[in-house]
Amino acid sequence: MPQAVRPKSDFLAVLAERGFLHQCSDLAGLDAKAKSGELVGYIGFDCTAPSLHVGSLIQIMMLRWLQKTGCKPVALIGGGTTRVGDPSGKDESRKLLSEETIAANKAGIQQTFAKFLRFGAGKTDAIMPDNAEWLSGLRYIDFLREVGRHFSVNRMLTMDSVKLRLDRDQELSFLEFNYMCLQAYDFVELHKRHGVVLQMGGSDQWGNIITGIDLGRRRGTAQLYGLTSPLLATASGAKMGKTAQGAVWLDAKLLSIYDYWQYWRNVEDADVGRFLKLFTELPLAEIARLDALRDSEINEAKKILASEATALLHGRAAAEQAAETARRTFEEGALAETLPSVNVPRHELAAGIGALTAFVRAGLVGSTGEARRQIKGGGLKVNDATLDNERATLTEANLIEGCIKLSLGKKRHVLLKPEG
RNA sequence: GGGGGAGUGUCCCGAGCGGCAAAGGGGGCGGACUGUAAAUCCGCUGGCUAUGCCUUCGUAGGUUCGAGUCCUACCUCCCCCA
Repeated sequence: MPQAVRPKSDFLAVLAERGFLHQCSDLAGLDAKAKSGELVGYIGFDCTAPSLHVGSLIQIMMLRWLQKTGCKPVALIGGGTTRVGDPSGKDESRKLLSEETIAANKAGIQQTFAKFLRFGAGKTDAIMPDNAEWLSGLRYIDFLREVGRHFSVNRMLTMDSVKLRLDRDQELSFLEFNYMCLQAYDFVELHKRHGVVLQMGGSDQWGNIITGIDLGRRRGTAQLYGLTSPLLATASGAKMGKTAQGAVWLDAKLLSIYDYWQYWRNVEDADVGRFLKLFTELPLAEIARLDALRDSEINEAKKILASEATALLHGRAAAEQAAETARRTFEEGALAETLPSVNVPRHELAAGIGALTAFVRAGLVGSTGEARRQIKGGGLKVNDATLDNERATLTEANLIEGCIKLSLGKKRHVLLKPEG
């Protein structure tokens, strides 16, 4: 992106040097606004899942920096827009979610924001409105006359979110077609209610954001600004946030803190520097030093990345415990009692549990069939000994220090602990 | 409204003379090599109380010893004409 001079405001300076900036509707104008200390910016999050995942982390970090540089962040919960579904960047329509699901998802997502932002009533305290507040009560004809007349269908058809679907002959329902109108309306409404003048988002949100700025101009509100972050992919091109086990959730109930730490520990070499800048708050000089490490030395940088990123989400103590668990497990080959664990009733263990069943229970494999296959491939271990007999039974005799260590491959470990 | 085409292994794409648990990719998982990396090579990639049983090819029926494959109706989508 064009960037002749270094931004004068702390906010944009940080975003620029840490790699958050992709596009901006008016960099100079926004810079002046941020410099004045009156900047209120928002990012919208739909409640399509019970928790946010790593893919949203870059957005959350932008809000965090906004607050840290003296501005006011608004985390908009899309309780209303989730009922419509954003077609941006998606090949197919999403399944419609029920009201109950949306409400439950919303509750889960709200908890995550509390870890990154300071909420309250102060000038730079974060707030978390829900667009259902103003979208649910909209009346169709009124909305069309007051807002709809400002939208040009000609223009909407040229938006990537719409155009890509049409070009590929993929269905785009009228419901989804309206999404950008609602998002645009959100922007203007947030300006009215909370003085928001900036909307941020991933690069796939550019069209929706611009539409909002446009609507603001046509309706005579103050100048609005848009800013997007680059679409994040790993160095080898995969989308961030998905692994075979599923998404990398930010909620510890869905992904253990240890597994979260491991996710960052296992990033590709080529991503380390970029991720340190985006997902930690270490000084840039320190990051430059870490990024310069090569070969096996870069593992030190990965550990720091893992601990710093985990600390931001789950706290310093939990991050250090995850680091220690990993150190004992990988570097000493010792049994770390703090590995993720699954409980089994003591009487079941006394009677003997089939090894296949045990691995399924531990969640390491999806079925006994898969367990059998992994055994053939030498992928399962019990207490670090490769399991070669699918009829093996686990009993209390297998307990070491009160638990049984089950492993899939070299990296995934779960402790089976007797209870009761 | 008329004509033509398509829906395949619940991750995706895609072959499939009536004997099919169904070719081939991609992705993913495991093994080897490494540094808990990348690249490369190899194996696996429906379920189960497992030398057998059960469930899968848009839905519901039918023909057949046997149907993803043939017939009928229906659903969904795409293209052309009006």
